[in-house]
Amino acid sequence: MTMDERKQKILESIVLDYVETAEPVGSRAMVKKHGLKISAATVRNEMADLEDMGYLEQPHTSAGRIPSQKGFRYFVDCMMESQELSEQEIDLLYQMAKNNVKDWDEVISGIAQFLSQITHYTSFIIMPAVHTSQFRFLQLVPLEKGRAVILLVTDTGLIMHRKIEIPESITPEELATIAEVLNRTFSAKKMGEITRSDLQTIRNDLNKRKKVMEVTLEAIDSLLESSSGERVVVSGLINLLKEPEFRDLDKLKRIIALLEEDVVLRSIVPNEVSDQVDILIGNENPLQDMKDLSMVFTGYKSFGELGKIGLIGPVRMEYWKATGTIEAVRSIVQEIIQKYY
Amino acid sequence: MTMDERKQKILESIVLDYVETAEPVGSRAMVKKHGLKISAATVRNEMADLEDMGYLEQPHTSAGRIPSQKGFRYFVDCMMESQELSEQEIDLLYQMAKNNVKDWDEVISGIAQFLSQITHYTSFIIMPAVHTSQFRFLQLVPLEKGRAVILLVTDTGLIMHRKIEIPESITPEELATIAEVLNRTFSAKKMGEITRSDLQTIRNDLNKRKKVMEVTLEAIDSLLESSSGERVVVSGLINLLKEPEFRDLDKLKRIIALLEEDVVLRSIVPNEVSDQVDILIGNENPLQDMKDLSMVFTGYKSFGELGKIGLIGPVRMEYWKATGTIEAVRSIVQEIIQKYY
DNA sequence: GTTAGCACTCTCTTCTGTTGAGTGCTAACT
DNA sequence: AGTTAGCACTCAACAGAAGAGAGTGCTAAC
Repeated sequence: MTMDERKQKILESIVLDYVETAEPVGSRAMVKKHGLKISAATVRNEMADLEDMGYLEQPHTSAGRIPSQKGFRYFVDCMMESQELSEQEIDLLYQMAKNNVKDWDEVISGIAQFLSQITHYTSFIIMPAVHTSQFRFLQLVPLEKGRAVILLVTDTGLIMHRKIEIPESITPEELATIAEVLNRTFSAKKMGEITRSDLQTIRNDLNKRKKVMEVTLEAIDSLLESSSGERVVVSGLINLLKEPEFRDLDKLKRIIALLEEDVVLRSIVPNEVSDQVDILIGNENPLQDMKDLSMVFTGYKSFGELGKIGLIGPVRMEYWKATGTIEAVRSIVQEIIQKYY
Repeated sequence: MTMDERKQKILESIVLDYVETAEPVGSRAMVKKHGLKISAATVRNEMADLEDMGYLEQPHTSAGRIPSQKGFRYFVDCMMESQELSEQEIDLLYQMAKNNVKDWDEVISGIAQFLSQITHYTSFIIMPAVHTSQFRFLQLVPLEKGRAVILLVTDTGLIMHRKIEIPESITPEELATIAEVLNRTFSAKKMGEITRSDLQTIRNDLNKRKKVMEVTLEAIDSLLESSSGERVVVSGLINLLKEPEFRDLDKLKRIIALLEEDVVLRSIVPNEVSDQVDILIGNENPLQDMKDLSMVFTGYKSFGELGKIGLIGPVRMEYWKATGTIEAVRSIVQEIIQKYY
């Protein structure tokens, strides 16, 4: 049995119908709706073939057919064309993204919201950790007496700051000296390689300006630690509730629990992501609880690290819309990073 | 008809039972469970009285009684004692909060998670905007050629930074001069009062170092703008799904839509919040869609502004636990702000 | 290879009867 | 006068039965 053009056409019609209605598609209704030139009986025969081949399945004997996950996979791989965003949507995205360039966190959550609003699916963005970037530069800026700010810059351009307390007697010049000593010591070390034992060594070596050193090292320590955290943003959970496949409260509960846990979401998305848009359908997901969900996602580069942007929806998903949207968002995110960070 | 001690005791028993089971409480079952010294018939009479007084209601004629919202209000006001966190819980909170002092955003989301995990309700934290704090200090730190960081400090101690591009020919000394000029100009102005027209004026006045000025003012402009945004964090939405009163998907959808929209949540919580723990029960909420929800919340001071921390759950809520937890969290948040920011 | 006809299957909805928890009322009791 | 036992009544929830409707698979004709 082979996949000829007519079978393809029928499979496509079923996928489109099912994505739209979430109901099994019957032969009769389908012929009518798509104005096919063949009779319902013929369609029934072809459907039986497609079922044998594994592309369709029947919820029960007397129902219509629905695409199997294999059927969706075939559709996605061989027949689907990614649908680009409309100009209006792109305009909206641009406007929104560039109006908020201020705070990276807000850009990201804005984009996540945009994604879920446009597609009506749940969106997620995983912002990468930065622990493998290289230390480049450190500056100590005096504030009022007894206070200073430590400013830490990595070679990927990430800037962090933190307030510290210092003895009141320290002069700005002394601060500068300390900063210089630290800069020479750390210079060109991988952030990830600056361990606490390094910090300990340095603590012991330098007795002069012990207090400032102490506080500064403490701050660096904590900044390094903090930089190792990935951030996860999820938006549009509500869209899941709308899908009829998640009427079952238990199923829904498990899924929302999954998506509320940053850790879980991080582990679900494959570590190696290209800048292609990838699709995971149902069971292709690593987690059993996600067998009714599909993911459409891609990677982006940020401060030399890999971030991930994606959509989560039912298997019965408008993949063509999802891939198009993700693609557009990826390139805009990339552009903003390039330009502003 | 007056509220005597026996009626109180009965009301209390009903509230406790109902909070636990979510089922209407019958006279017979109640007498048995609480080992009351009176008969079911007597309890029935008292219940009828309490219903007349508005503290109880009956879902239908042949069901038990449930506390009305007025009943809950009476319970909360007159009979309830706030239940303090256990030592373990406080330890956990301390440990968690202080391990993450690095990034304020992460502290906050950690605390939100703690809140929802401990109480099994949905928690929210509204971080205040900072646009009315006073400008105190500005510093320009040179990075590599052609780049600098602008460091902005407000008198409430808020520190912000931002990378800018500058002409390569600018020396560190010139940068310092520019910073000084700007510091003198802005000194002691309310951040909120530094309007764009101010910025425009200054732009025109100073022609020297036009380019740096330009870029710096741009950065300040954008930092000021960015500082006006409240941030909202919601955690533990999943806990809502667990409550039997939200089995109804439509109701649930509306509620989750509410809580996913930052704007809505911001508008729900009263603007004037004391450092007392406040409780809004069901209809006392401003929004119709929240008539089945209660909120327990309090305010905290951050950089001179008012933030809000709260819990959202069903009307049938363990208010005693909620108030205790919120109170504990409030004081820890306050402490961390005092100490580290 | 395609189509019409028809018996058959299975879910979904509606209806009906039954069960059981709980009430309100009355009359007796302390 | 307040408290209690007894009893008829109410109403939601559950289970089973019947009917409707959509869809299939198969057979025979085109």
